Amino acid sequence: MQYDANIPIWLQVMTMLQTDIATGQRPPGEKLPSGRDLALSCSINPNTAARVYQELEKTGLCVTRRGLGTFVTEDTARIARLREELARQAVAQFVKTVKELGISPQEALRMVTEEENE
Amino acid sequence: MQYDANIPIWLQVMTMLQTDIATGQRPPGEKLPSGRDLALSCSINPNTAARVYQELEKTGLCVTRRGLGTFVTEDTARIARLREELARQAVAQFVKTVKELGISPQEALRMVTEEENE
DNA sequence: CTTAGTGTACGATGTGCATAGTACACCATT
DNA sequence: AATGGTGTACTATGCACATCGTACACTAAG
Repeated sequence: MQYDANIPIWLQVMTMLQTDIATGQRPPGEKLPSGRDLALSCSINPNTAARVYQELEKTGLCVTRRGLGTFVTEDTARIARLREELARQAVAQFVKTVKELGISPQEALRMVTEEENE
Repeated sequence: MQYDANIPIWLQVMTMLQTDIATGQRPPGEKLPSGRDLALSCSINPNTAARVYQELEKTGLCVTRRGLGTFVTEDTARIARLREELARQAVAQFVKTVKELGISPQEALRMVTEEENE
């Protein structure tokens, strides 16, 4: 695991977990790695790992129980909302860039189809 | 102009100029704003503005002449390469996210088409 | 030559990120 | 009660970002 030096590590790890939760790879209620374990597996400092869980809890994606650990929220509606949000963001960002670059919709779709078939 | 607190300002301003250069909104050879002017118009510090031009020069997108100013490169091939690069990045990022979220290609294209027609 | 505008180069300060280390509080298991 | 795993809190350090302020070097135009 290597990190983009221009983005805070806690954000990059948080995004990873977010995706896992949105896709169901980490199902509702599942126990997440302890802060210390996450730190080890991601090669980051325990304090940074703690930050990740704090931020995830702020957005309602996980619940932390002192002495027990951190768990994926059981609020499936919240997770569904996250998934839609991520999809919308991806689409919006893509369309914005394509428009800025003056690429025609047809050309953009062709490029996407090409990339998907690799 | 407001900035994402999680990304260095110089990078955000640099990306803006990059896009302008790639799209031809700032044509080859055109004089860019002086460091002090850029700082004013972007509400940033002159030192940060200088950093923007230094990074742009590193990537060969502009040329700086002491006492004269900073200019968009006249290397049109370099600019064309940049444009392709940005497009490829956008496509790759979009496809990656869509795949991660388990969205079908058909659905993804539908969302893009919808977004484009707004 | 003088002036104004330009890029360049410092030092100093405040903030946030990331790290290291330590200590404490809570919970389940034994 | 004792232990191990957990989250939490705090101090300290080093670094990059971003700001402010100042000074200097170069160029073009008057």
